[in-house]
Amino acid sequence: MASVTLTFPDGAKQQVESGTTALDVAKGISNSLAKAAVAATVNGNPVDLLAPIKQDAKITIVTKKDALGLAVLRNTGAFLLAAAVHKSFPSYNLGEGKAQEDGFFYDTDNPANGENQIAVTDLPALEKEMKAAVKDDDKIERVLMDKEELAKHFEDDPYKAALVKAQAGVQIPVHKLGDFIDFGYGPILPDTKLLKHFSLLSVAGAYWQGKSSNPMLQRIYGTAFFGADELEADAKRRADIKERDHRTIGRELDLFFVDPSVGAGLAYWMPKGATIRRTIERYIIDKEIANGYEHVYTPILANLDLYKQSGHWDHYKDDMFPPMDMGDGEMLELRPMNCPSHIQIYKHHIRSYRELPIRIAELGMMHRYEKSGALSGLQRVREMTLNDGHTFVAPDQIQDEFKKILTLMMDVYADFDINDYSFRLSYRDPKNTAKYFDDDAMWNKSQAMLKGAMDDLGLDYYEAEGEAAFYGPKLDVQTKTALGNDETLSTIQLDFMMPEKFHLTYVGDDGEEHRPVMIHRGVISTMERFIAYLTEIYKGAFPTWLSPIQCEIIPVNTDLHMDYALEIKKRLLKEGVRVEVDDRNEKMGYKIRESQTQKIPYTLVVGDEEKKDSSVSVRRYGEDKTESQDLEMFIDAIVADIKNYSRTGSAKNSKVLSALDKN
RNA sequence: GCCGUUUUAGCUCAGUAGGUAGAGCGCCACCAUGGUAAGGUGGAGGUCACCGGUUCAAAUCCGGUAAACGGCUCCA
Repeated sequence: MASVTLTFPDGAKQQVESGTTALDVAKGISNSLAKAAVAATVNGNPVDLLAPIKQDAKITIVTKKDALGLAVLRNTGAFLLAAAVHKSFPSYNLGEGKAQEDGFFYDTDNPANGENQIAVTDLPALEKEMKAAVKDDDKIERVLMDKEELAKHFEDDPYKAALVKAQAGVQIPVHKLGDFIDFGYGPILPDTKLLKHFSLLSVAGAYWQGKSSNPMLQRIYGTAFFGADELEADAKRRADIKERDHRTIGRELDLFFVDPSVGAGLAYWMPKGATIRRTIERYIIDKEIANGYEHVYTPILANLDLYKQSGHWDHYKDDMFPPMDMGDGEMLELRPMNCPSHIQIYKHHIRSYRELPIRIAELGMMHRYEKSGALSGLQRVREMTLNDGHTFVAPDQIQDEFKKILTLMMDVYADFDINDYSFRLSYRDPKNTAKYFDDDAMWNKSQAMLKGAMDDLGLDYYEAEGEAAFYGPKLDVQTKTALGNDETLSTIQLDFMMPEKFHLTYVGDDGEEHRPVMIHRGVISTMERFIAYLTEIYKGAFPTWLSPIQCEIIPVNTDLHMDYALEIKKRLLKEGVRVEVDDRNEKMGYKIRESQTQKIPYTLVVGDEEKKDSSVSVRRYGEDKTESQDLEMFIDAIVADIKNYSRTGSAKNSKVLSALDKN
């Protein structure tokens, strides 16, 4: 037999017989490594432990501790799930399944028309089936099958048949468990016994191969870990997510609601939610004005022609409210976006190069007819108010303006203590250019420009094709919601198209007309989405400046201490503090409990002692201890707290801000 | 929009061999005047999402509609 040379991560080399498996190699190194091994990478490609190695290669043994190790475990989970479905529902078709970020999934379909699909109620039985295999430590074989033979095996399953067809090569590695055969995962464990700690979580629809024109399969979700404690921690994390959900907190704290009988996706802001929103609106307007923006108000209704000219109608017709036919030939449209409005503001005067950059901003209300299935609390609504701004610059000002906008964003993030985000450069999809404004040179130039600006600043980012706006590429700042979904918090978009479409000009120093460039930017997204996001990151415990009620005063005795409580209230109101006195005829403990469950930052208890020496007994939200403080000192402290926004200092010292500083 | 599940009091939820509804919290009243997370008693509050069908009789069975939830697709 021929031999091959393996190179290990430390550079050491070893000659082995061709066809040796990674498991053999691991055994050759040490017993403990062989025990911990779950897969290998050969020349960087993940492979099964039992895959024969037939050429010289760099090899790494993947163990339980590696991130890839967890994926291997979860691939095995998906495989075992498929086997269980096959056993319990032999007539069902199977789609694809594999590990994903926080677990695994498998797609199934009952081909019988109108019959039941797999539902959550089936999960316990499937789980039991899987556990039986694990308990017996059933072995998963890896064998090579002829493509033809495999195609024959799956001839009754249209999805699997399509997957076989898509496979390259004549011999295809498949995994076998008893008479169940499947393929197309990454590496899978040879022994099922490692899959001790898993659970099946939910069932949901998913389009076959992610295309909405394809039939819909039932996707079963599950998760798996190597350790019981990790699985438990994961369950805890999922419970915590529910507690953070802005819809739950929104109801508990009486912030907002949606009344389906009045309209899905149309939010009502209750006084407390409105207070948070108003505080943020005032903040961002002041901040933008301080950064050179001019705030405007523009109509939420406009002649449909405006959106035809901008291209929005063409691209988003289906997601816009139908136009209102006014009967005299005029069609009015609820605006889905503010850019055309701000273009009107720009066009209203002849502009000189001396004015540039011109920065127009607005908290612009807009309406989008979001698909019913997409609506979700405040995160996805049909009427929203966007923190929108457009800056009009000369081409040579782009770089500088980009940096200014990024600096503004990071300043704002520091004030809200937002730390967990990443930068995404969103390019057009090179395989589907028809979706976009047709000008290859423009795309190449502007995408390179964005990337160049980020590189100059030395900032980390990732690139995503197909995420651009139809008119240009963008820098998106991505965050995660409590549920773990990606969400764009801020965005900077380069636009060479709209100025063209609307014939925007400015007069240069040469006296000639020139075309400006438009930069669309949003710092704190929509009021709806931003407040949903803040609710989740703060878990409803809003920092004092945002808290609807900042201070709750509880008199020990409603008769004896009410006058003192009211006196304190008056003092605090004078300082602009949102304060309330709980004058209900209830016991102290009851009121304190409510003040805590309502997450009010400061609770003051006042009785004989406090009244006597002009002090207050202060209890901060979430703390058990109380502190007696001089009234004047307390007022100074709460006022200072409010002035500090949400800053803890961590975001203020961010890498990004210091990079921006240096440049 | 698609697949699945769900919809009973303001909130969280009970309520199946079909016989016109319950609990806790909250709300209101009275009693208790209390020192750091729920004091006591009583009361009000529901066309059981909506529309239609089966039945002597429907919260309960069937069909449709709407909305919410979990995803998928989409997200200017």
